[in-house]
Amino acid sequence: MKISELEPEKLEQAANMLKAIAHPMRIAILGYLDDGKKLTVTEIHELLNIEQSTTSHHLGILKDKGVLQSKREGKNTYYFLKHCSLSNIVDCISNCTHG
Amino acid sequence: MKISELEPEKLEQAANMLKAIAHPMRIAILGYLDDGKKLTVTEIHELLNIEQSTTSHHLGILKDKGVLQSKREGKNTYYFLKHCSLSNIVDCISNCTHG
DNA sequence: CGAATATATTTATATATTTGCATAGTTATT
DNA sequence: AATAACTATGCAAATATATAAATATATTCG
Repeated sequence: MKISELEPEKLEQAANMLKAIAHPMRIAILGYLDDGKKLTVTEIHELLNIEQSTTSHHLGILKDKGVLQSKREGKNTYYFLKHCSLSNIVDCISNCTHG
Repeated sequence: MKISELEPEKLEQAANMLKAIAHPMRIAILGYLDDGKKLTVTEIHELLNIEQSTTSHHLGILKDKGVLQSKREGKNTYYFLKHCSLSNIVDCISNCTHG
């Protein structure tokens, strides 16, 4: 019962991170960002076939909630996982999904 | 990149499971239900100090999305994890949380 | 500087979630 | 059958989230 030191702030932050992840497109984004991979906004928007602004929006949410980090290099902004272990969440949920 | 066979249905279901978990009270509930523990609605509503009906709502959401299972025994309904590995998600998110 | 490329923000509308209260359904006991 | 204990459901108001379109900001290069 690790998290259940039940400090409300920690629960709140954990919920916010999970809420950030809990979206089909954002799960797909995390799927592409395993193994320390770094991708640009354009690469992601082309991979997912969604609008650039929508992609940026999703990435912004993931970054804001501490799931992703970004690093600008010239015109591009590369996004990548803040904690590698976050891939486990996608793996785990994927295993628990019967599809 | 396990989940990114990117079948939309699977992404959708994964998102729904995560969305179910992504709430402070529901994370706390999962925190109490590690190690195959089974708790009743009343036990949970007393542990969390929230309304009985609110508790039942949260449990219903978790059950509906495939995170929990329930089993009635007399007057009580016991709730417990459907897949033990789901505790990993709470552990993981808890580790990634600086608090 | 001006044009082109890449990314971010804003805005508005539609949709979904949370919560408590009241109520109703279930089961055990007397 | 009546009561008590436990759980579930329907409703409504407040709040939060999603989506797309338009616009704005940054960076590079000629």
